[in-house]
Amino acid sequence: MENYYLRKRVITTLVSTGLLTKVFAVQAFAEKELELTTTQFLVLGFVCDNDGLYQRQISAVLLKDRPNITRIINILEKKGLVERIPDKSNRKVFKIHATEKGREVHKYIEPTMIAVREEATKGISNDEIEFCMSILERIQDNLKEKVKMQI
Amino acid sequence: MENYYLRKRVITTLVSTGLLTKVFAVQAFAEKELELTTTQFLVLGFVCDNDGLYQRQISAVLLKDRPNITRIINILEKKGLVERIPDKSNRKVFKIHATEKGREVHKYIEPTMIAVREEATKGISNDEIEFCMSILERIQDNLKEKVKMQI
DNA sequence: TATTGTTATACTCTATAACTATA
DNA sequence: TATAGTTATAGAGTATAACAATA
Repeated sequence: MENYYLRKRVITTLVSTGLLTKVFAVQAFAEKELELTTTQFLVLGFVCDNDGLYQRQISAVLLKDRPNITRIINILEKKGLVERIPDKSNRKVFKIHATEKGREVHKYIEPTMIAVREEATKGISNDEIEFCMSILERIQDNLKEKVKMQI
Repeated sequence: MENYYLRKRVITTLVSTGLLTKVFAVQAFAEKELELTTTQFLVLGFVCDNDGLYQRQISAVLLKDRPNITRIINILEKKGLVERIPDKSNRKVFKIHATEKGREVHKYIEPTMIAVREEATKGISNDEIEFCMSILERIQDNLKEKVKMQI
């Protein structure tokens, strides 16, 4: 049977823990004087791991709408971290490509993010993490199809 | 032994699930033409549940810094949903109080939030929810002391 | 006509510093 | 001097609508 208060608490806890983790990362970034916001780092990291994606794909996975992705890619491009490569087979779209500098900056920042993650999950076993993640993924599955944005 | 990739994935999943849940709530609010942002609703809800708190206390729990809480309370006050009550024993501070209208608006919006939470946790048992929440709380405990803001 | 990306606009949120008033 | 709250400012993110170009 469903438990109203439990579900209220878990969603509240989920949102606040996500926020807390983000704030903690922002402050770790500030301490190290890293020149990217966490959002920009998120996009850069995703592009580094998945070279040549269309903006639309980045948009869908990272849950930023099209104008937002345009803006963030502009910032990263201005900083010389990514490039828009025209797609030969479809002149309407671009493939987003991490530059050498982009990969270096990402590599330079990564240890800070690793420290953030280790701090956040300190004292929690792999099994516990894995179980928690599986529940979070089910929550994502429940919502993913239902969220509409300008993608 | 720690697993680097697992910890990367769980933090990514945590932040993105929190974001997704928030976006879903925002859209549910928009559909119903509710006149509050989710952040404003969060603050209003917290004030309704905990009448007479100082701004500083709201600030600490909701992880918004002082200027931010000032701004949000201003918005809620302008909408007639909360009041600043001067504290008799300390003329420097205010107790934040939900007005009758504030409680009504909160009550009116609550079913939408309940639907959001039910949708998000559909098909997940109470035990699973509880376990997941306990892990999230441990992550919070790991980070809470380390986050500094203008509070 | 539908899709991808851009532009414009307006608002909310965030972060920091500096200020006021009180303790 | 420290604390609670406010003000000012700048920038980042979000949401929507409308537009251009291409498929």
